[in-house]
Amino acid sequence: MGAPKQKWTQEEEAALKAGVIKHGAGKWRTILKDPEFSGVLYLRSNVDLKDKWRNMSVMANGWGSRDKARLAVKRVPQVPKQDENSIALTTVVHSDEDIVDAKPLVDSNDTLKVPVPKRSIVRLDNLIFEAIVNLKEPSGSNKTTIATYIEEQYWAPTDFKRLLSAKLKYLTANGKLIKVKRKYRIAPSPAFPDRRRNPSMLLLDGRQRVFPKVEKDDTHMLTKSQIDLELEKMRNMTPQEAAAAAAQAVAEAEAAIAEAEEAAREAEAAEADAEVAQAFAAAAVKTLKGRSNPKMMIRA
DNA sequence: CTAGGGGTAAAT
DNA sequence: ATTTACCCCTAG
Repeated sequence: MGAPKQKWTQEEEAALKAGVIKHGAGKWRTILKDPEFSGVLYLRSNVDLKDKWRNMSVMANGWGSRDKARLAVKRVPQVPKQDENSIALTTVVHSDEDIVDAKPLVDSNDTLKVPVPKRSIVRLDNLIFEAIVNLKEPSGSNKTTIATYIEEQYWAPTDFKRLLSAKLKYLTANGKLIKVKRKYRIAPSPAFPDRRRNPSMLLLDGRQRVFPKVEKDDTHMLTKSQIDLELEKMRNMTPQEAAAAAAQAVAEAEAAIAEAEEAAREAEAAEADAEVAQAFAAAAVKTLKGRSNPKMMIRA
């Protein structure tokens, strides 16, 4: 009757995931209040978040529509509650029939030892937006500034700038960013015009999202959720295991990036893959740093 | 408030 | 038919 149905946008999903990584699953209200995400999730309620997370989890896990097919085999045998969950995760990006209970679980994490990354983020897109937002430059920020910001806040691969350039170009072409004389600024709200309960906000623009071709992400979505799963696994790994996984991720990211470079001209698919891999690697490294920062053995 | 079990109905 | 955004209700 009243609510037509508001599909979750990528931004919202990203914010939710980031929120879960930052505050933990279950802290819906906290995530909602976090200024970091409130901007994107202000139309959602804590219950919405919970339900959405449930849907996402169910999907990510397996394919049993939505049964209770979740208590399946959570194989992470031996060693009950010791720190050593020897998950045999050797390769990072692939694996289909995967374990990992869908429920991202309540991280029995940090709390005591390490504060843990205060914000490991996931996607270059988000990093870019975050940089622009936090830099708060009235007329936008230029590539160098953005790059510097990201490099300071996170870890960046050697060819980061190249990727960044491609990404900026791509986002600009898609109307997500507006470029004005070498400076980039975030395009006017890519979504949400009005909805049922709209707090105090003047509606100054509808969703003028009129890109010719919307998202090209189809195949990459899968990879994307895999990142989340892997990330969740990593949270429960020992520093050694995580380090190995992270190194692996870094290596893969570099490989993917190299590919992207080759086809850099108009690469789209390769670039996307590189982005995904890079994103995971970045998050991985971030996670590690939050821990005890064992010396990484990243091969240059 | 959160976890979950259920359910409805709109999109696809 | 499935998916999936939302709702409702109950027990902690």
